[in-house]
Amino acid sequence: MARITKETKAEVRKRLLETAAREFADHGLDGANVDRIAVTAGYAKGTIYNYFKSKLELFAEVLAVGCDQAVERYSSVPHTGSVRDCLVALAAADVAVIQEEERFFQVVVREAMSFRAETYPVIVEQLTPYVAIVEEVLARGVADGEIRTDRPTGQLALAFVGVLAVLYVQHWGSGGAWPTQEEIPEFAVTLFLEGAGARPASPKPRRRRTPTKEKSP
Amino acid sequence: MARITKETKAEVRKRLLETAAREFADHGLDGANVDRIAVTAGYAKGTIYNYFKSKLELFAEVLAVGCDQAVERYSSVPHTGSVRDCLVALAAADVAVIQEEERFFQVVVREAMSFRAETYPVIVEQLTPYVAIVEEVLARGVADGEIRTDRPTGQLALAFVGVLAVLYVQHWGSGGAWPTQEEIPEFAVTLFLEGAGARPASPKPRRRRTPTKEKSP
Amino acid sequence: MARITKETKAEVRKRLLETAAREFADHGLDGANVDRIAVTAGYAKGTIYNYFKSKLELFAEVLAVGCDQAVERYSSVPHTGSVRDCLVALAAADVAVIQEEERFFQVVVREAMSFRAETYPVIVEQLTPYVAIVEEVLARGVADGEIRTDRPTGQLALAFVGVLAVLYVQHWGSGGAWPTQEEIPEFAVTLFLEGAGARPASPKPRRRRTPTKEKSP
Amino acid sequence: MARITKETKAEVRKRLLETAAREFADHGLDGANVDRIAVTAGYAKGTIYNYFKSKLELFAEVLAVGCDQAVERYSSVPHTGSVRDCLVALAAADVAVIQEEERFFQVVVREAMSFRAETYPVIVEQLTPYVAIVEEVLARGVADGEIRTDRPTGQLALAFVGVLAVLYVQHWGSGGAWPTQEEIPEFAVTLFLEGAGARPASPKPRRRRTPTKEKSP
DNA sequence: CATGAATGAGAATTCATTCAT
DNA sequence: AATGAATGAATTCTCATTCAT
Repeated sequence: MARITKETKAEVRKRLLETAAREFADHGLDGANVDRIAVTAGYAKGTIYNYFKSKLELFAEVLAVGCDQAVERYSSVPHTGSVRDCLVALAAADVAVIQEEERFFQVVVREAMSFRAETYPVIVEQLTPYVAIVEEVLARGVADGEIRTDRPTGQLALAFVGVLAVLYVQHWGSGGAWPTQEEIPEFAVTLFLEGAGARPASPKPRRRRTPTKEKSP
Repeated sequence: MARITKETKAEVRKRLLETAAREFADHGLDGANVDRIAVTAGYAKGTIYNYFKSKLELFAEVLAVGCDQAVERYSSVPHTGSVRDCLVALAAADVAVIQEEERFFQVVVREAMSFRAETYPVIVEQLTPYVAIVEEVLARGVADGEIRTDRPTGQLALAFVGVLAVLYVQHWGSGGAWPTQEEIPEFAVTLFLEGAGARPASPKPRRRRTPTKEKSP
Repeated sequence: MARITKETKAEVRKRLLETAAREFADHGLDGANVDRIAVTAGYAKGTIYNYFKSKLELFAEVLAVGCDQAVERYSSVPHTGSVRDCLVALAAADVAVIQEEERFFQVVVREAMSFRAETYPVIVEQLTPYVAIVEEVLARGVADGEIRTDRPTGQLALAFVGVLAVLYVQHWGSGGAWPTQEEIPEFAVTLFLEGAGARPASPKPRRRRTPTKEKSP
Repeated sequence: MARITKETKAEVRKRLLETAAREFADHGLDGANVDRIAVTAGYAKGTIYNYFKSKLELFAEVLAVGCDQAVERYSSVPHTGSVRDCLVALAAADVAVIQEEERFFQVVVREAMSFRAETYPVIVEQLTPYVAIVEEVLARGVADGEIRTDRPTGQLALAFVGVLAVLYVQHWGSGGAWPTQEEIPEFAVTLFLEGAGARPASPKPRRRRTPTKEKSP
């Protein structure tokens, strides 16, 4: 078995990571069963330890892979157009990524909330790039007068990610009933930008105004 | 003898619940140790099983108690004044409750995100009263023209609770740095009602309009 | 099962210790199997952990029990008569103790030689009482002129214990052929006191001087 | 090609044995890790199994090599002079050998004491040459009247080796404090030849009598 | 020969739960 | 009701050994 190496090994690793992602998604970090991962992936118990030092490291790797994919997607989102459009595009990219590995991201969110010394820093580290991209967009929005200026963009970026997360949670928690995955980007951005308050009299209360128009108050 | 026994029994139960709350808070649902709970409460391991059928039931009971307290607080919040004021008051009550048993509520949030067949329904059931109260307030807001009408109040209520949750998570995750507990109610309501978007030109864009004024569009 | 306690528990503990002694004797510290100990003793795997925190602690307890017995025997040896007689008596007590739990003491010797940070101190601590008793006897011998004075009694005591150990090892290693257990005390003392050298011409160079005689120089 | 391969093979073997010696010395037979040996030696795990059938066989080979070296040293010790001088020389050679591979010999001693069916015979076999040389010297001593005749030289030879071993053990166990390596040969021989007893009045009780002198009883 | 991935039998330990007293 | 000893399933991780390449 020795000399095929490299490609094969990478494949096995990938398969283990995928299986692990599913296992973590289904059972959480603690509940995941290392043996089950190996066997499900079609290998023997011990094999997993040829690839990952421990369950926690495996989890971290799974997380890293997921986040890398997400960042890639995020980065390919066009940063032009109005802030609203950008945010919707980012949220849509987010939804697309998460849709692919829904259960896995449930675990990410869940573990993020555990605030455990072992996992929290890992997760935060992996999430940083997202927030940075969002913040960038918001900063542009501030310059354009589309974003309120009485709060630091860093806080607002976190808030946006948080709103997205909340909607996912409600999506998951409702068994997908509401909000549906398709609704999430629009609703998140609307909620984030406009809030739930009734708009004071204005011609087109919600929805898309062209960027140019917006610029001139 | 009967009555004394009855009272004693209630007391033991209460003590067990309190100790269990702390244990769950410190170690999570899975990590909690039944033996430790019993011993810390001053009883033997077996005693717990005279009061609760299983660890999960114990958790559910603990949760129920916590939620009852919260509902009580919520209910005592005056429902008069502007919707904004009501929401701030509710959020403040929330903060107050959570502050008392912060660690425990972290666990609740975490477990809520697990979406486990065993725990999720339990938690949702316990949270329902909150959401109902929020929805009630929002419904009044709709009637008063303070709340947007293009979304069902049920959804908005969930969104509000979600925004609150997000801010808690960020509060916990940042080690209390931002937002601080004091900031949470105001910030949550502002974000919820107004969003992050720059307000289109309007006389008093944010804050505090009297209900009467708002009624006339 | 609860209230019988005390006596029963002590009995169970004793049974576990005995079984463990045999297991350690048969397989050494590393080779010993905790499960096997429990099952052999007639209990389930987990039971052992109700009595001992870990395998190592179990080992230490077994050792302690063995050493206590030995010290008891030692202490009951009469400290009167010539040093030679005392040493023979001590060695004979030693043989008697070790005979009872031969295999276990083999393990003690073996583990002592591992010089492992976890085990060595434990063993040394348990062996100290023996050496102290031997040293006491030798100190008396020095006073009586029976023991050479150019070496500290502490060193000589260790040497005596060592010689005994060597003879055991040879006894065990030879499958009991030589020296036999009966021979060990005499041979050890002879070797220890006189060495292997031919005695320089002297009336009755070795053996058996009456204490009274010796006292008068 | 054949010859080169042959030499190479011998070299690889040697390297593996050396690395293994260190590993066994550091971790004992059970604790030694085959993988670590291979990798440290610069080979892959499987390679070891091209040279040795099993970990145990590897251990036996390592042991054999160590003993061969020792025997070589022993054999080069001059067998002339008084028995005492010879023994001191042998013991010194022993110390020198052991000093080089201290940890390894600790393992030999330790495993010798395990009396395991798999290892004990191997070790005894390897030690035989030493004992034979010692016995030879003692036999000469008997002829010269330097050694007591009431014990078979075989037993005395074993006793001598044993005394040496004991002193090593005490040396190791004391962290080198006492006896120091330099002291061991003299002390071992003194203890072995004279014992701990006070010498009955005699001109030069211990130390260094010229061989000629001794010959005349 | 060398390689090193795969294997899978163990091993120690934890802990919720049961139940006799 | 309280107890706490007994249970045994479950889990993570180790590592000697095999064998296809």
